[in-house]
Amino acid sequence: MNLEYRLSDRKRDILTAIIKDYITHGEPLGSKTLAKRHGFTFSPATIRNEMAELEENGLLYQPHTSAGRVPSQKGYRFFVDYLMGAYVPTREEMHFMQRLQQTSRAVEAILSQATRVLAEATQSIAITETPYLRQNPVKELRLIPLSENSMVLDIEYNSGIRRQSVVNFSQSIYADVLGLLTYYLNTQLNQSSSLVGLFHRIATCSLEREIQTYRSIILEMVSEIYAQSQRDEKVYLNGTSHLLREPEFQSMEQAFPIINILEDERFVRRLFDSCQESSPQQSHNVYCLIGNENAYEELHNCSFVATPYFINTKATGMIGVLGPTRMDYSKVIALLQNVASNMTTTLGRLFS
Amino acid sequence: MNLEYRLSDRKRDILTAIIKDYITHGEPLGSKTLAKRHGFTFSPATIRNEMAELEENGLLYQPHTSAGRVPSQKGYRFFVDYLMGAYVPTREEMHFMQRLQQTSRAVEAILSQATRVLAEATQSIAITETPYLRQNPVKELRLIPLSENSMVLDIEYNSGIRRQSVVNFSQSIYADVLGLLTYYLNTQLNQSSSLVGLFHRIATCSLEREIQTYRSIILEMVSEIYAQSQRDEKVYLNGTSHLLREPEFQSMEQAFPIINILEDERFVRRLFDSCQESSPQQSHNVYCLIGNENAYEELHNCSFVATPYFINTKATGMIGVLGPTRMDYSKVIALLQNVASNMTTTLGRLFS
DNA sequence: CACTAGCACTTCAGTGATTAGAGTGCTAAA
DNA sequence: TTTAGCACTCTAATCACTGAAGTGCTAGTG
Repeated sequence: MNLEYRLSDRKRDILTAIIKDYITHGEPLGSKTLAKRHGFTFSPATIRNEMAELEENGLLYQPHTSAGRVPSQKGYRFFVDYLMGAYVPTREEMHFMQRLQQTSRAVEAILSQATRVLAEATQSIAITETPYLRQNPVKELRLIPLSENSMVLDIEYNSGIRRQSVVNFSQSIYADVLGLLTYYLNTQLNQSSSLVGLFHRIATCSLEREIQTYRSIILEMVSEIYAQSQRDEKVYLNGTSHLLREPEFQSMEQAFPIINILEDERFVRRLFDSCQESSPQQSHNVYCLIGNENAYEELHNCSFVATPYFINTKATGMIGVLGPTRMDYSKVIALLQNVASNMTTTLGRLFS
Repeated sequence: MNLEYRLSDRKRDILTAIIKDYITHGEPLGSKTLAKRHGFTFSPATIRNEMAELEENGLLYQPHTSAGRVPSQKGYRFFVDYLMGAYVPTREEMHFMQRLQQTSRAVEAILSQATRVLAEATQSIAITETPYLRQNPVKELRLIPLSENSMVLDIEYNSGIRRQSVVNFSQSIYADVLGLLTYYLNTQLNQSSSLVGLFHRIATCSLEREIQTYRSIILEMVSEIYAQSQRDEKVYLNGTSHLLREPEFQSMEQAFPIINILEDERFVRRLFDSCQESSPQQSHNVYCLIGNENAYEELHNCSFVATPYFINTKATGMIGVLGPTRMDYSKVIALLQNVASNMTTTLGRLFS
């Protein structure tokens, strides 16, 4: 039987009060304080009894006898799933987040700005990953001759993103051959849809007769395409200092592992990946890893909330917030969604 | 009269001993400890007298009466200028730093890898700035038609770096007009040498008659070039966690301002700028800001050592190390120079 | 029967007081 | 000029003590 139905209204009120107070004050809550602060119709003694039962259910715990109660990880999860209400951003917050729409026309600038805005608004760490280009479906690929042994490679993704790079060949090549290759690569792309797919296809399948002569050039080209898209994969991170202001990270022992692990970009990417493996929050596509629901020991008292952003209705990357487990979930989720949808709008306008 | 000539050999020995010991142990040095550790031919009492005089000269100070001596900022400066010897990297360090040469063919990858290697080798924060493209002299600019209202813009810098981007026009344009514009822009570039110069020229000077019709297109193009090069300006930073391991940054009060300020990329760029305003160390082009010689209150107990790296003998950007004032200067400088020269080699090979 | 007032008990965080250790400056002697 | 000796200083660590906040349990009340 689900806990949701087993808890009396009073228990839910008390649990909600404890979690909300703990989120804002960061200190264990005692029965007396709670009673005074919320003007409950029942006495501290009653609260004590209820709290004892909530603790039996695993929703609260005491750091030590004679301390107040603190929400457990399960408590936060219950709160996020059933108790917390929707947060409505204030006028100032809305206004602040609008800034995003005024930025320049470059994808990089938009992602970086979104990350900064989100970090500032939530007073936590914000992280954005660039579109995962290698798996993005490609719309068209163009090879434009530049000199006799170099060309411009122009890739246009379905999402509208477009990247160019110059490829140099070890041998000279005629324009009509480039035309042939362009046609060939585009048909191959249609069947493999993404660069990862194309890469595998070319590397494993045997080439058709008319193309075989150009095998080495094709390989050169494809590996250049692949390298190029890999080079563009990046992660924007902002707001580390906000996390360090929280009382739970005042000691280096707590703060160090986090700063340490966040220095590794590959790790951050994996955080997004692991996030997608969990099931998203019912509330609109938001993934929420509470405490050690994420796989990393170093982040066991952090939570990570993330959501995808889109370019022309195609999911391309994710943006998220990393904060203490004791974060204001409803607020963070609301602001995150707002920034993500702002991004989607701004990016969409860019590629329309 | 310069201090260098006023100090007796014995004083120099004692000062050197104190600074070296302090660098490795991080604790104030007393006369007795010093005598025991270095087997001096004179007694602790003599050391005490000498230390008192060194303190009068402002080279040492006591955190409090009854504590040992600690090098002052002036002390470090004297040490770096006159006392420290050259450091010879160990075989392991050399080997470790060789890794750099095995990286991929992308500038980004090389800079990022160099930063990581340097941070690891020095156990401090390493910072690298990308080439300051807007001020880099341009060798040639090519406009390659793509469709009737878009083109590929290909910029080749003197250093060998080359960047492409697609520019869309609001109106359609003929291939022969592009040819004319290519010619025009390249002659303008010859006279202004860098993109910053070109940008100013175009914006302020009146255009020649034959070109005037295309004024709006030229402006569009130039601002796109400018935006593109600005977009590529970046800073790589690695090794924050190393700094946090040092005893002087164990408390959040010390660590916070540093982490906070390093989050701002513009600040880091300015650090490189301010560094170049100081005069370089006699020893091969290394700039060294000790303690609050840098302009930032937040870094008053850090030092910053930096050196330029080159592509084909042209200075393009800088790489540096940020560590506690109590850093092993000779070692850091040696490793920094080594990594920088490795970069120069690797980058040179890339653009030969 | 559910609730609450009262009380004994627990734990932590902060406050002095005390002490050991490391270092200094000064003086007098070698 | 150098050094041994000594009185003095300051810090950091330890310990005992106290007050605040909180709990669980019991007995009484509507």
